Amino acid sequence: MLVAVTGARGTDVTVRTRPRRDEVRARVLEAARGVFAERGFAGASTDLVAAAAGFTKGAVYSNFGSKDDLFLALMTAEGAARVAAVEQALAGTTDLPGALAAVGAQLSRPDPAWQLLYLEFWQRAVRDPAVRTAFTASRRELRSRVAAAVERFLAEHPVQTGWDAGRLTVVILALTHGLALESLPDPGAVPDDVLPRVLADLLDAAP
Amino acid sequence: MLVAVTGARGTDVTVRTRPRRDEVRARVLEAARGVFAERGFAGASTDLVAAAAGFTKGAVYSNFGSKDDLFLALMTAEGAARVAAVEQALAGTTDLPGALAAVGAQLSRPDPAWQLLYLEFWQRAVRDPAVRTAFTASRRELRSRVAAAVERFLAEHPVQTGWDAGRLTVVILALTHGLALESLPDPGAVPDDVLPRVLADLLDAAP
DNA sequence: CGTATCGGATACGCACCGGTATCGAGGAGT
DNA sequence: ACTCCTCGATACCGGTGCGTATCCGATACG
Repeated sequence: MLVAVTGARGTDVTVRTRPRRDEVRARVLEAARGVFAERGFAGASTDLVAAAAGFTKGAVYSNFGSKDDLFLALMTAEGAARVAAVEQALAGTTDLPGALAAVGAQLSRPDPAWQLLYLEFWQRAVRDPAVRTAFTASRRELRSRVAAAVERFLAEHPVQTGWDAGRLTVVILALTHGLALESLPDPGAVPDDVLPRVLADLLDAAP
Repeated sequence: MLVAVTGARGTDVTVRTRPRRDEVRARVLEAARGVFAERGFAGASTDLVAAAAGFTKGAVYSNFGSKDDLFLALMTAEGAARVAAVEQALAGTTDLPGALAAVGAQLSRPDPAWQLLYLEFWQRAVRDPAVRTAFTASRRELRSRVAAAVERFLAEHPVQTGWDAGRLTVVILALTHGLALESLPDPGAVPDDVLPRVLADLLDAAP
């Protein structure tokens, strides 16, 4: 935070004692991610979020209109990140079961904190109509993207299955979440071959 | 709340102006159920719970040591109620798919408020070790009871399936929760033939 | 009928939180 | 170099929440 270096000339490298605005916003969002996940929305204070980001409340209210605003911004950011992650996971696979498993892994594995966060989003979506619209919109986009990819797979590599892309997507999404919910507070409750076996059964079954 | 009737004699029927202690406790628990589901643990106040039960905070703290105590008591009570409900649903069916569907329906359909409550339990279980032990214990009991019933079904009515009772139980539990999570904030996101079709596929598939 | 006890009501202390008004340091433009 | 303006820091306010000390009416008992 100290030391100013006068660049050689022209548009030099200005070392700023004060972080750029975008950077402050990003750091606050990142901190909010952790604090909301750890304490829940009501249990987290803006003071705590600010402190975790290395600022004070003033910085938060300078970048976000309210606590709800901050929450909403965090939710949309996380939603976009999720969509991107899933999209990338899908790009790396060529077979349908692999793709579904990749989606599942991407949605549940990477980060326990994210499960907490997601449920926080979910709860507020159920309780608050304003949050709900944003939540369902992001959720629908995720579903439709995955469904489109599944559709492609089904067209390219015909599998013996009575499932359409939409339903298959819903099942994999729901199952992934459900399994994560079961295993997170009680690791070992879910044998790790469950998900692939269900997928195998779904894709081999006749209509 | 009024009128005292002196019974005929001996151990008579004493009509009390003040509700019995057990009744107060039950009413507070019932009120806590609704308030916690509606507002979340942190968002619910003991004053609000007490008011919803028709009492004041004094009654709550006279029957429960703390807000956490109240929450724990509610969680164990709800857990027991769930186990009982599932057990009863299982008793009414004779075929395996029907049994699994009954369990699923029992866990997801009856009461949206319960989904909120359950996730509240879950979150606190992940965050608080003390809550976690109680939560996982109750959860394991539910799983083992369902698994035992499934085991019975598998023995009595042999089905063509590569699934054992334990895994099948985990799948049905997880899928049920996951589907409820998907559909509650966005009704219509889940076609209602999804659950039975998955079950059909699981029970027809060969190992 | 008198008395001890139980238990919910009331009032309060203390802490915390969301949001705002204000301040002042540091960057940008001239 | 001087000035304006941006934006995070600080101090503060109103409101609320948990937990507790105390009160008092009702109940049980002798």
